[in-house]
Amino acid sequence: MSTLNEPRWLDQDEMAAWRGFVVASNLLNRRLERQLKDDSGLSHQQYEILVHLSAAPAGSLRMTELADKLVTSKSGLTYQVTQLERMGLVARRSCPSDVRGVIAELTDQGRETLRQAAPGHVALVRELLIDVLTREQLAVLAEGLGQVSARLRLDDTP
Amino acid sequence: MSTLNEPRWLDQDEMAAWRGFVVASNLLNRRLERQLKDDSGLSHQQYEILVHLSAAPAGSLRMTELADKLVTSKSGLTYQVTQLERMGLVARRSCPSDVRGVIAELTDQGRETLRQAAPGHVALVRELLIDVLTREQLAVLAEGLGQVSARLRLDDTP
DNA sequence: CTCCCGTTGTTCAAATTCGAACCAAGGTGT
DNA sequence: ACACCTTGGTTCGAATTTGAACAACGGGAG
Repeated sequence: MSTLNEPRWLDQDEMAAWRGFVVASNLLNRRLERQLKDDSGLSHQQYEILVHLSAAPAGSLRMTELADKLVTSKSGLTYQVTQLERMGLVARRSCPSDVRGVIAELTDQGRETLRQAAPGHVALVRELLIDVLTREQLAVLAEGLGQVSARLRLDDTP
Repeated sequence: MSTLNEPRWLDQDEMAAWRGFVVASNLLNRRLERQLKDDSGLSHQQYEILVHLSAAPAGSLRMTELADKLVTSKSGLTYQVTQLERMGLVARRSCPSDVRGVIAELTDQGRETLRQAAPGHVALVRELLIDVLTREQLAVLAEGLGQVSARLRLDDTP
């Protein structure tokens, strides 16, 4: 055995998985970004904000909750919500239970824009990711990446 | 059948896979970015440039080849190579066979910086992704995402 | 009731990213 | 040799992202 603690490098399979993840992630983001911008004038980030708001009980969420779901920085969210506000897709309301709180709320126009943007986006996700994989691969992917996400959520909070 | 072509939305499993991918990707990038910056003063992108150069035959690659491997824009690469050049980790040489060509070459200092940065980075990738998954999950991930990447490489070129 | 500390959201400067425009050079067909 | 389309890299301006600093509030220990 070595006296110096040589790191455990990635073997061929591990490297393939890691590279695959990085490359697929970059390529996918690129394509989706392009499609959404061309098709609806939205960035992927903006689209996801609309999605999360739309899925929320009253079409509205606290800024912090939204930032958590999006996995982005607070300042980044502030910026994007301001952009969406200018576009008339989202409105800011103050939170009743907490004076400091700000609630982002989907406007009618925001809902309509999302309704129009969603089909094209989903179709592309399907074409580039979902339909490329078998049912089994999808299941394993969901399971595995769920674990990874959970793991990451934990020691990120502190 | 419906006369209007209603899009095929994602079912629960498909959505889980897709969300898992997006969330894991964002969280992972965030953590790696932080670790690399704190530990070695490099961005993930800069680190990857060093890695790809280091893996190349003579520690050098044409700009375009490098951009392909990194999955980034040409202008983005120009910027980052300039940064690395300022740090003394990469040098630009002109290409013998093509006057227009520019070759990015790893310097000794660049090699040393990479040698020092790699263990911590690999350890984190292992901790957050590789070691969280089973051997089977890793294999499926590599296989599946390889297919996805291949699919994306194809209709992206035109 | 206060004193403190954690939270919430914004602002700020700096770094990065992208696409479009651009210049210069390669390669091809005639 | 010549016109012409593609390639390779850089430059430019606009948009985005981030972490740190900040101000104001919430909430519990004493």
